[in-house]
Amino acid sequence: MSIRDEQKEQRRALIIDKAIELFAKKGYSDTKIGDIAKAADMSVGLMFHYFESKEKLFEEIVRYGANATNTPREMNFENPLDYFEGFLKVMLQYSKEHPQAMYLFVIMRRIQQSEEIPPHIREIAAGVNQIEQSAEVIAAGQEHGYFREGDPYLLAFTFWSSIQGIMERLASAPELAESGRLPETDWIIDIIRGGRQ
Amino acid sequence: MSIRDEQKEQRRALIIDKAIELFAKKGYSDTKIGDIAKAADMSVGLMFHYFESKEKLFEEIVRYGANATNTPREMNFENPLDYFEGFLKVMLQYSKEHPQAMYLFVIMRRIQQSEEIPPHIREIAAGVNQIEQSAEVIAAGQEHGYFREGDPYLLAFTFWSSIQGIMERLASAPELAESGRLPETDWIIDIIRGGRQ
DNA sequence: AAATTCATTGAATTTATATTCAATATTATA
DNA sequence: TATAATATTGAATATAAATTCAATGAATTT
Repeated sequence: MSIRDEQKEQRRALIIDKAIELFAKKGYSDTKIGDIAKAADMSVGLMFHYFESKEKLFEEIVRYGANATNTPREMNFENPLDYFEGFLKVMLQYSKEHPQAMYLFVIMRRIQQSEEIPPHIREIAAGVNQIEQSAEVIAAGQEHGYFREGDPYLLAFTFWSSIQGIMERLASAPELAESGRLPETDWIIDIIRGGRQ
Repeated sequence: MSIRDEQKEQRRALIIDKAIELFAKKGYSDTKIGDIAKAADMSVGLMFHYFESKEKLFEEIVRYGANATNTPREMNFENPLDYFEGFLKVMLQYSKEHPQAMYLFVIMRRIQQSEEIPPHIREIAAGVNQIEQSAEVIAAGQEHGYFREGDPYLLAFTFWSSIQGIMERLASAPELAESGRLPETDWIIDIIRGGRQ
């Protein structure tokens, strides 16, 4: 690959990197193309050399996020709680060292709620519907006493909404995550597990 | 009060009512003055007869919310968990019958995170800092075993962030709340209580 | 090294939205 | 009822942000 092509790749990657952070912190509408340009240290015009539009840039991020966030189809844990615990551990750990993962998570989950996002972008993210999937896992696991009693869908809803709230907060208050002061996974798992019996 | 003055009050109240819902559902920037006008069934121009600007309208809502959300200074519960439980019960109950309270809560909590909100508005909401306050309550209560072990600030942070996540979700998916399918307070309380021992 | 292609910028242009305004209708007061 | 004050609208204007563009500099190819 020529020097130019490498440069181009790097430049695009830089833009995407900065954009992910900004979109996560400020939301789609409040992130101005100029903000991203400034963060990536280039002129606004140049942004449009690399990306056709703000929307296309966002779409690319969502596409990327849809892969990254992808939940494994197969979940063969003896204890299904491990799935949730694993996810939480990774997410919290990453929020410290690789905030990108956290930012992506926030972006991906927000899309599903926001009516402002163009539908075709919403669809890209649609596969990542943790609530539906988790509800099934919970329903199955309840029979073996792994989860507390209660409407599985509501439990999943509560669990994921909580995590979203926490991650959004961490994303916009990075000093907490950076200092390593992070919630314990247990605290959050207890939402669906119920206290240790 | 003259008919006109009453009308004016009602009209303003209607605008505020619709605006609260929209601001909560879509956020400040994504809520266009035209959206509010349509919801309140009036022309855009008329909005400016009642409110000087979008920002002033928002400011009034925040002022109102700062009162409504006001946490009582005095909290004399034998069991400090009751404070959190009470709050949750009310909030969840209200989300069904008086979504306005839920919308306000969402708006108020969002302000503190969003850098787009003009500082002078942020200050109006600054008093409502549940995390700091709750951290103290938790710290004190831990000594009597009411709360689980752990950094009180982080526990408060986790608790309130979770609730925010849940409320944001409920606000944008009102069908859940309306159908009365709501999370149990216990599930959320367990974040700070730890499972029933 | 000349010609070509790509990167970059800053200044137009376009577009979306907030805000103002002149005109008209409605209600209140004399 | 006539006059004044307020409510309302739709059309202008202002503003902010996205997007395009012409010009210039840098790298690549011949």
